[in-house]
Amino acid sequence: MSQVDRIEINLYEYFRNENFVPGDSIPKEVELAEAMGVSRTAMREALTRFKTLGIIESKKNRGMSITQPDFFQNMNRILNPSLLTKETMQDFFELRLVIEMGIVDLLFIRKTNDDLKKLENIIEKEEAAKSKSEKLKLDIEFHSTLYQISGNHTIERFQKILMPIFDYMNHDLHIRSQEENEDYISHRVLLKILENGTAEEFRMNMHKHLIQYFEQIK
Amino acid sequence: MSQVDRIEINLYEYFRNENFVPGDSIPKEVELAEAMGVSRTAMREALTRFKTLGIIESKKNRGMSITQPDFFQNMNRILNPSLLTKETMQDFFELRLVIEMGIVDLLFIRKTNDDLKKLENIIEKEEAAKSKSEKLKLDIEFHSTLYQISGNHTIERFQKILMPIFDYMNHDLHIRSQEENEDYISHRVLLKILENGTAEEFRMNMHKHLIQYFEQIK
DNA sequence: TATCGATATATGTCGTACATATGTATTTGA
DNA sequence: TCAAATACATATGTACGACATATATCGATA
Repeated sequence: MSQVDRIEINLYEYFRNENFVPGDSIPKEVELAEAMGVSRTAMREALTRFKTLGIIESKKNRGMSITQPDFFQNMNRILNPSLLTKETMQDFFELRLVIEMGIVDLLFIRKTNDDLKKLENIIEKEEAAKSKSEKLKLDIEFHSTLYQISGNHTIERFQKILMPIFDYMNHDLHIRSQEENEDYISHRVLLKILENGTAEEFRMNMHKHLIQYFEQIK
Repeated sequence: MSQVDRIEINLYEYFRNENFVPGDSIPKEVELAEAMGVSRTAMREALTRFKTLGIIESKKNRGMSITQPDFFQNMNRILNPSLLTKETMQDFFELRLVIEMGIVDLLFIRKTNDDLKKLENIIEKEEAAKSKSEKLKLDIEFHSTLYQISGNHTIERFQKILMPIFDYMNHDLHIRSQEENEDYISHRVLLKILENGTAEEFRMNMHKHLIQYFEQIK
């Protein structure tokens, strides 16, 4: 274990014991370094780790302060498809489906009339859309809106970050067109159920709507 | 934008262009620094960021190499309840419910006889358990096993990390005992459905099983 | 030939100096 | 008197040079 590792642990302990909340400012580098009897260099490296994790932030002269860490910001930095194994990619692919099926209860708890109108609006554009790319764009917008309606910002951001992966994996899939698909469930049907149906109905039909993706899972 | 920020971006570009895969070794610090015309100090700080994110790793003399980043490892370092806002905590609380409802399809795709036996085993212990703490432990084990059965390692790890949060929030909840709860769905019922029922049934009953948590959501 | 030891090497740690941005105090001018 | 411009102090950011330390490689010795 290196010096910096020890410093990191000590700092972490220190932050917890002091009961810092986001916004609180912390002692300056030299003070921390002296207090722990280490060089400013080593202390800075430990601090850099915390900065990278989003636990602290520093401004040129104002010193450093505790911040609310943001997982998904980091996730963005590391979710480079070329660096992920195929298995992890597949996992995230499935996770998207899991979330999409799982948020249904939240939708029924939190839906508002405005939300329904918004979906209606998207569907209308979708039905009028000519080009394939435009349809795809509106398809994504529909599902993104569902995440919004869930009212869970964390999940919403999560989905935004997972999107590129889903996109990336889509290239390998042969997606049947609506015409080829006997019992295709359209967005309009989903909206009707969200308006007048139950969560159970919605889940069943969402599953059918996503059936082509589920078929990929073995 | 600071010098180090620029270096980070450049490095990121460089890594991508070189098509590195985990295990590949990268040039040494001084070479990278010279190549970009910056000091070793600044380069090291940028490298520290990547090390923190788990994109590269360094060994004392062997130099540095690309590694498979591990998002959840970082998450562990960050998930300090005292540093999270109440809203984010609530979000994660909900996310757990979302995943639990969403993995049902994976369960039905991937369940094996061994899995069912394992669940049966847990339930038997649970029914024989006397103390409250032991029951709680087995309750957690039951649900953890479901995550295992989902066959999705990413989700499984995700759940393990979210557990402390869920635990933490549980303290604030008044959980009705089974006796107080009219139509409580037991683990045994869930297992029966997993054995002989359908995914839809399972979801409906899982929702009832978790009803007390869903009632917390507004 | 096998084992031990010297050496070279790349990261880790240290100290110092200076750059830069920013908040605060001071001076200047109307 | 007050506002604007200026100077100053301060904390982080960047740079350089030196040494510590772990480890791989090669060479010497028994």
